[in-house]
Amino acid sequence: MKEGLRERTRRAVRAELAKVAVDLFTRQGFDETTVEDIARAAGMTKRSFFRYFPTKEDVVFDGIDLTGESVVADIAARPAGEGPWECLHQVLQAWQEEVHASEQALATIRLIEATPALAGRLHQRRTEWRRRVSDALRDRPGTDLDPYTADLLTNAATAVLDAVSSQWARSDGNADRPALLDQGFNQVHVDPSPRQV
Amino acid sequence: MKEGLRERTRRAVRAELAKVAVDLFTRQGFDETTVEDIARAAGMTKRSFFRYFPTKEDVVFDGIDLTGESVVADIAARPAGEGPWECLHQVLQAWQEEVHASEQALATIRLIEATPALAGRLHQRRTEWRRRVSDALRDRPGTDLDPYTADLLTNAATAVLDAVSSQWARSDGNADRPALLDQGFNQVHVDPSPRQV
DNA sequence: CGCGATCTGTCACTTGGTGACATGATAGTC
DNA sequence: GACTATCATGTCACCAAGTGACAGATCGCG
Repeated sequence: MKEGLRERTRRAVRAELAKVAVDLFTRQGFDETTVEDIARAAGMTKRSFFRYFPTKEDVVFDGIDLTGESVVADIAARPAGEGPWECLHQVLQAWQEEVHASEQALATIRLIEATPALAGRLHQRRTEWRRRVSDALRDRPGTDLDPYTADLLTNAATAVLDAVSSQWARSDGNADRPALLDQGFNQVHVDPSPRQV
Repeated sequence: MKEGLRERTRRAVRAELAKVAVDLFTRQGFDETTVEDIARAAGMTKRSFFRYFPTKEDVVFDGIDLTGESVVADIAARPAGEGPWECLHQVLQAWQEEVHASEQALATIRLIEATPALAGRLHQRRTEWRRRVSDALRDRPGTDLDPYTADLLTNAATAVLDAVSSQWARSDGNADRPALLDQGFNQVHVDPSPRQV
């Protein structure tokens, strides 16, 4: 066995906990649900819950790849000649499609966007995520970006992402997210080399 | 009397509380400082502290205009022919200069950027702020922006702001923030009208 | 001066989160 | 199949952030 049985069960418990938690949150709200509620619904103690997740917020982010493991890898795998902005466009389009394919992930996204506390946590996670994406951009062969420009690119990309989410929320979830993302990436441009001021 | 004495003293107490709090936070850290520490240092009870600020985080944002009162007003006051992106550029440049003029405000900014919990709160505040800025952009005479494009503009502007902060932190506070902001606004472009995809 | 609104302290309580300890289950070894 | 070290869990005690309720002090204002 490549991975021990212990790790597998641990992962299963985490997933179960996440599922139960998102379910309770969407039904009765984030603040109205106590950690003990979640724990008992999953058949354990409050103390045990915190052995799987450091905070009440973190349980929500279990299913979604926000640490950017896959995103960073995808960036490195893009063709060398491609400009950094187009690279981000393609990678994030793929990421968004992947996330929205799962009904579970979709519900999670909805929950996060509707709960200020979770939106804050998402931002915190994205801060680390952005640093890694920024580094990944700079590590691409053939490109020579200074740190500031790399940050501009990465931050602008999340700016588009946020605008898409807002518009999507405005349309009560009926908007075409991929199309919005394309439009956003076409309306925003980032010079890959610094300009004179 | 335009404003009652009561409101004035209340404001003074708030300011005093904010000052004491930022001082303690910078000296011994945010998490290591309890609300009771702040309250006692200001000569009151923990309970009374919460009658002035809803949370421990909020006390930090007292001095800084993040609700965008002045920013929104400044946007409305810009010349009518000016493009929305240039408008944001000028207004935020002015805002940044104003904030960084005060030593107290500068210390606060530094504290926020160094404390994840406060950075999260800043983001939450900015979410409301962005909506108001977005609306202000659309209300400008002579411009006809759809909500999505207005969001793109606003989010892109905060993207620049964040990149400036990161670069500034990287340089240990020695970087020239106004110059960085100009450079950022020159490197990033936002089409004020949707493009075909 | 006196009335009513506001501010304050005190007490009790809920909830998120942590440390310490004991106990029970289990994986791998002989 | 028994043994042991490891890991998960429950229990208990604790701290800190908030919140509601009540009582008394204070103070603006007519």
